[in-house]
Amino acid sequence: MATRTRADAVRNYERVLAAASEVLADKGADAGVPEIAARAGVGKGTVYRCFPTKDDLVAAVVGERIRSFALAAREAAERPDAWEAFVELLLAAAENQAGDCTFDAGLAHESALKPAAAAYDEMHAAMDALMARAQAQGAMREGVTSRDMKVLFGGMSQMLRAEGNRDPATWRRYAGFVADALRA
Amino acid sequence: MATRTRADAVRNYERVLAAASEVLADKGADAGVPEIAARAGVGKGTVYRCFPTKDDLVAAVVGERIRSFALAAREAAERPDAWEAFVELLLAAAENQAGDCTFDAGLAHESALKPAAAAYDEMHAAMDALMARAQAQGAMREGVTSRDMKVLFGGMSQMLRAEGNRDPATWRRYAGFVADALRA
Amino acid sequence: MATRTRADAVRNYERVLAAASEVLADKGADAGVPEIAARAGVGKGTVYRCFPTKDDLVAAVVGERIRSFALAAREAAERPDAWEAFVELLLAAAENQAGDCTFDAGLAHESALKPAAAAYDEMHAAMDALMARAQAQGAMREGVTSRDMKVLFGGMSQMLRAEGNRDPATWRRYAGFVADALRA
Amino acid sequence: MATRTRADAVRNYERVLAAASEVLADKGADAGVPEIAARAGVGKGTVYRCFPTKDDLVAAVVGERIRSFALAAREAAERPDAWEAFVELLLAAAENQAGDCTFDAGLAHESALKPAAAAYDEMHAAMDALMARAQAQGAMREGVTSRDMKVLFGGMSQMLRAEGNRDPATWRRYAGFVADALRA
DNA sequence: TATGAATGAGAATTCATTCAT
DNA sequence: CATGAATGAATTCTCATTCAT
Repeated sequence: MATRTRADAVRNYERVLAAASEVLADKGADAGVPEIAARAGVGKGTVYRCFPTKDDLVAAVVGERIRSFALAAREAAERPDAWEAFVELLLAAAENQAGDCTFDAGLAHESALKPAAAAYDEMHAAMDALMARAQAQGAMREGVTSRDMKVLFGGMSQMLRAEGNRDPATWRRYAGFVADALRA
Repeated sequence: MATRTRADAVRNYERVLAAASEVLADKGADAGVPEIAARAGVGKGTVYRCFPTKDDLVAAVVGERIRSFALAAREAAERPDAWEAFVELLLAAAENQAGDCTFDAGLAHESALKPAAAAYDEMHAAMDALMARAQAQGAMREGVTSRDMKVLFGGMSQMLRAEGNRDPATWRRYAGFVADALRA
Repeated sequence: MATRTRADAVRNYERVLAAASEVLADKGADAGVPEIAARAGVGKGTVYRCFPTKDDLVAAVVGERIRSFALAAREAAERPDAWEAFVELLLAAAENQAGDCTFDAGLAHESALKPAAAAYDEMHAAMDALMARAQAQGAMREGVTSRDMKVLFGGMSQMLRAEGNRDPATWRRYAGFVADALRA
Repeated sequence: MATRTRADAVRNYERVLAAASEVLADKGADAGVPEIAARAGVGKGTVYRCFPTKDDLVAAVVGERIRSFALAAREAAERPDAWEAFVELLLAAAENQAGDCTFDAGLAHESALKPAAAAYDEMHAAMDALMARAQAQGAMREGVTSRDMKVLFGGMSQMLRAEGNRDPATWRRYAGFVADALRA
């Protein structure tokens, strides 16, 4: 019985998370809890059972995105040509971000990012490893770190999204700018 | 006679504007009218007398910032070495923007930007003139426009602000990155 | 299961409606939502859960009154002596309206009447049928319609209410005047 | 000097009264003090100097209308054929009321009527005299008084106005109904 | 004294969060 | 446990009235 109950709980948790993921991607931080609950097909109460606070929910969604990016960064870090891997990572990220407001939601609920700190550090570590190799290979300028990436690339993402630009071509163009700024 | 009475009104108008400027810079668009009124030392009603709508208030504050930047851009456009002028403009802007959420407030109340459209266009025109000259002088890469600036620089600003980073040195560093991205 | 939960909701819905009914009857359209909520013993939010808008609430209350009168009119229309039925309908209405400002509230929120349009038309149809029969029977003057009733009787109601007159005897007296104005 | 000052004060008083008269006639009780002040070409403060309260202002306007009607009633009371005079008075009043919201404003600010009590009594006295004569002449039914007139005729006025009906023909039609109700 | 700027209570409405069912 | 009804603080904005100039 305990097992069965838990299975339900887990399923609900994931439904809520998935719904929140979609809704936050679509509408950003403006999305209300009721809408997420509706999309998940559960009551508001269930959302609050899974995530004590709206911030916690946002944190979970943002954390998932961060983890997914951290994974991509780790994979990139293993490729022989670090600069190429870096640029492709950038382009892929640009494509993913186009039309996805999750990041904005995360910024709007700043405090929401703290719980995702672990994934966050992981991502930065992978990125820094990749960037260090690109620098060692002489392709990336010295002195830049993953934190700079976050500011440059993340900022660009926000602006494009604020302008409602969802055309991947535009996103790639800007990813190119950022890459150029970091080239050796 | 009107003059005497007006002295107070003008002072209050400016108080309100200044208070709104500070509060919006501090908290962005989340700031409520009551807080602005309190900071200005006036009643809510006075704020609404000066600015019929919250949007109008935001527009006034954002418009002021835009006008001030447009002025700086026009001045920069007249200097002989366009690239140098461009970079210095960037650095100055970075210094001004550090820790100022006004821009975010403007984005949140998008409609608030319409009344400042003239200043906005002026700013872009001055920037484009400056950038065209820098390109003609061979210092800036071809194909970039003031709109690209907005995305790169504006985005960077938002990120730094979101992180609560108010250290001008950091801001200058990023302005340098942006400059590098646009160098020929 | 839904049933159990709903029991409360329905009770509150009815409480709100009843409270609004009383308050609007007492004070007319000046009544505020907070007062209605207080009288119902619920929070403001609950009122808005039941009725998305104040107009919707007013519409519901007014609509109920109209429906109830439409019903009485339909019943009257079936009695053999149309004139007698008409006069009694008038007297009954006078009794009901004494001291009830709901009608005024309806006029103040004109738009609130649209949702009750069906009941409204029904009421007029029933009244016109009744009046046509009274005219055919030679008891009512030709040329008057239910719309004339509204002006004469409705207006009289408003005046008496404005004067705070809640004595049913007085109301009956005026209903008599109106009847006399329409007698053949 | 005192004289001159007083002259100004009187002129302002009258301007304000005239402006209020127009504005209340147009918009009824919804009219705000600022609009009245603007129409009078004075500041709000002056309005409040002349009339300590909005209610007082409404009272003055309504009182004026009442006095004017009282005068007409007194004149009517002197005509030989009282019934004819009564009916003509009714028709004239109907014509005057078409499209004039002053009365509604008066009812909305009920308390505003108290200060006009004297004029009010005067009007009722004149009307009662007229009606008593019409009754003595056998043309008007016994038992009706000027107060009944107020309810029947005033109510009809309100209804027609609430419906936005400004066609004098309609007004005359209803005045006819009222007359018929009171005929012997 | 006239002016209109300032005031602030109050209205409608929204939404994250709690809790009875 | 899940549900969604209830809550009430907060937000934007209006307007009669007061008061400094």
